[in-house]
Amino acid sequence: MMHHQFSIGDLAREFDVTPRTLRFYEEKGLLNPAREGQSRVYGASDRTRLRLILRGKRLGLTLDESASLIMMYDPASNNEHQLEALIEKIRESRVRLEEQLKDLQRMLSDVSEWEQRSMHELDALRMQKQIN
Amino acid sequence: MMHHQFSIGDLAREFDVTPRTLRFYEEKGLLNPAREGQSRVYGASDRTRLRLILRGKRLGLTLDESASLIMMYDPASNNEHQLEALIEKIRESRVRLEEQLKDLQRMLSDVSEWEQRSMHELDALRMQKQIN
DNA sequence: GTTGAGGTTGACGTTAACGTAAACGTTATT
DNA sequence: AATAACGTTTACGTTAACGTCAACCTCAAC
Repeated sequence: MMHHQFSIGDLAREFDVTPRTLRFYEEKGLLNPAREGQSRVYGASDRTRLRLILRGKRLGLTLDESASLIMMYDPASNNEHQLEALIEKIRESRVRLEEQLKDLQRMLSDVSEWEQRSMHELDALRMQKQIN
Repeated sequence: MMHHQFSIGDLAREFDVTPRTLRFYEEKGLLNPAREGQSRVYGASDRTRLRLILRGKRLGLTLDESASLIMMYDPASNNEHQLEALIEKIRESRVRLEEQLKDLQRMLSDVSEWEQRSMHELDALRMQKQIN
């Protein structure tokens, strides 16, 4: 049962952000750690949320976008209508992510192409040197 | 030979940005259209650059990051050493993009999992209704 | 008891990426 | 000649996502 509690500094070090960042995420409602006296105490779920947030950031999501993704991860939907709405939202996110996947693959193939071309140019340049 | 010239409004409409955005990109050195009198005249290469910039944005790159990617697309490297440096930079970009690809795939699989789970919950809820 | 390493709450500063508005010039249409 | 539709520069405003203080608490270590 140990190691499921983290101070703000612990989490900050682990994910390479500052404590300020974690407090800021809390202000925005993305995290809500418990309190032990004055101090914040983060649990496993906060840690998971944080990982999701930061992954979202690396993918170019805003914090608000990450927030709604997290709502999906954290169901709490009780009635049928809410659940249907949730599924619809999840689908929209999936569609967007798939679009982004295509963008990313295009960019990767472009970059690989540039790499190839540059390497060929380099070869040609070295050939020239051999000749002269 | 037609249609290789665009006004600022043309490009703005095509890519769904404002003229202000294009002027701003020019300030930052990401575009440099020709001039016809006072007015900017964009060519095919500007258009390609813009597409790269916006794709970069969707992937969460900053404009400066897009700028260096664009330098790679637009070689102009003459000597051997510069070319080697360019190739190295391209490789770094590729590595970063591959990291991002993994992030994206993880997130997509998470989201799909949430979708499945929610749909199962919905099924269960409807079963309940049948029984009652 | 004071020093240091952690934590806390304000509150103001900063950067990127534009938005917005003012004041103005061209060209074509009415 | 006046209005609209497009362009220009200059300059200040805005938002997100923190950074950076200041002023304070607290608890173990020296």
